[in-house]
Amino acid sequence: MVPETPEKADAVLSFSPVKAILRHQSIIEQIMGLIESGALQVGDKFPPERMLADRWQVSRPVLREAFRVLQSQGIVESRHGDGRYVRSVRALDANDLRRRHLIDRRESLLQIWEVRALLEVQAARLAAVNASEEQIRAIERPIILMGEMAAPDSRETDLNMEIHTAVALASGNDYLAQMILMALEEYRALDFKEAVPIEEWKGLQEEHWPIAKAIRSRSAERAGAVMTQHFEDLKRALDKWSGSTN
Amino acid sequence: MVPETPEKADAVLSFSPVKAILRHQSIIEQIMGLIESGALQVGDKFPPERMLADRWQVSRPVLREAFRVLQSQGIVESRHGDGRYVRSVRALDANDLRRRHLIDRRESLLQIWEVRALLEVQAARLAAVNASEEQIRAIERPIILMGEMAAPDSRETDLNMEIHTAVALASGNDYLAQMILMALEEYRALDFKEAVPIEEWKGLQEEHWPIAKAIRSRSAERAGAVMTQHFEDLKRALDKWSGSTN
DNA sequence: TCATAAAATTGGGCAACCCAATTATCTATG
DNA sequence: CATAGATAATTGGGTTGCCCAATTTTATGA
Repeated sequence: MVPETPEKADAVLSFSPVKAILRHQSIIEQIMGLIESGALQVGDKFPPERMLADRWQVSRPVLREAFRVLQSQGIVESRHGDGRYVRSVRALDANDLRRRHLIDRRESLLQIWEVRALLEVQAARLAAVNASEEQIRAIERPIILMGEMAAPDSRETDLNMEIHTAVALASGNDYLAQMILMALEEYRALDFKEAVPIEEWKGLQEEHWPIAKAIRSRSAERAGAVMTQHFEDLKRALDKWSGSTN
Repeated sequence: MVPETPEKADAVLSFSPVKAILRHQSIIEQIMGLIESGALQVGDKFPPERMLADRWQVSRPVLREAFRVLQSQGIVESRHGDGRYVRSVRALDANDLRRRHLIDRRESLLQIWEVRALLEVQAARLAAVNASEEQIRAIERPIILMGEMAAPDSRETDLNMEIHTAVALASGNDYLAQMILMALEEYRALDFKEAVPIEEWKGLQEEHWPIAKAIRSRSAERAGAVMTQHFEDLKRALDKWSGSTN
């Protein structure tokens, strides 16, 4: 049962990406843990970074990377010459969801699919009505790029995201768009592409053109219909996939 | 005109904190500028960090701090031994939404209404199929409490939230439920109740019973229909509201 | 007593170095 | 010649030691 080569193991078991946890990331989780547990309240001062670096056994640069991220999220504030303080306990909302998916990847994929289908079909309808010329081109651009790509590429995933994002943003409903961005982010985090066979993938990508065309022709009904079709085909592809549930 | 003390100057001019721009922050702005200007497209590879550090005259740690932040926002991806890539052109900042609400409260309310309607109608349908007996009771409980309340009470808002939350959780789709919780949270943050006249409010609350009944009777279709009705009536109430747009 | 100066503390930043993952190149073999 | 395997170059991840700059604390002296 021992595979002859690592590559073969990949193909057969399609095992999880593993990707080693980066130091700064685990520090971020440490700190968030302290905040969520209530050990750190709003306004509290952190110990000096040199002390934390020593206690957590990481270098100062790594610690600073972690604090920068937290700072950019508004959770921590740095005061030069003074110290670092807890500014807000409010977590990143979006990232909260992420952790739950680790249980059953396939189930998560289907759940997110359901939400995406709901939101994005509506976004397509709205985009047909509300999209500006520039927004329409933002939808078409990645579709063109995708078509120009000769061989399958890892960037295909990003382009696919880009298309759906552009449709969401063209809907004119900023809140809807943000929700879709969130769902897309989750979706990508699950490495969905692996769940779709290459043949299916190709066909799915070609379905993007009718969507763009329907939006350009300002037909809300058709835009909704083709987007619905797109998601149904995606569902079919996902259903075929009976890979490991993790 | 020279102030006697620095404090006085502060009080009178209340001048901005100035706070020198941090190196990593200006690097982030550089990169975002390149992306927004289109010089960097999705999928593009960044030059190696050593080269960028040299070109921009900053140390590697500073550059890495900048990339960490961008990474945490999903804008760039780092691949050990390979390089860094543009992953997405837009930031996903949950705090962005909240800021937007400050501009036009009425518009925000309508946008969130649209998303809620989509998600919650589906949740109602799913709940009719998937809800456990316990989950159904969790839906009915706050409805009963609401009916028993003699005078209008500040707790009404909480009970209303609880009802919708219970339906979301009974859907069986955890991700859908999480999204609904998020939308509800936003909704409440906008103090929506003020936007609904008292007479309308009373009628809206009474519509919760048919929803619960449809779910208990396991009729997905009816559950979806009454929830749709509920949201349409809510929309009507919101439309009547011509309060200040702020 | 209180303003002022010196010292200690703390975050911001730099340079040189090493490790680890990936990619590109070279080499030997069938 | 083609290609699998070894080797080198490239690139991000991470550490250490050092210095600077802003702030707070302590000490000093009129």
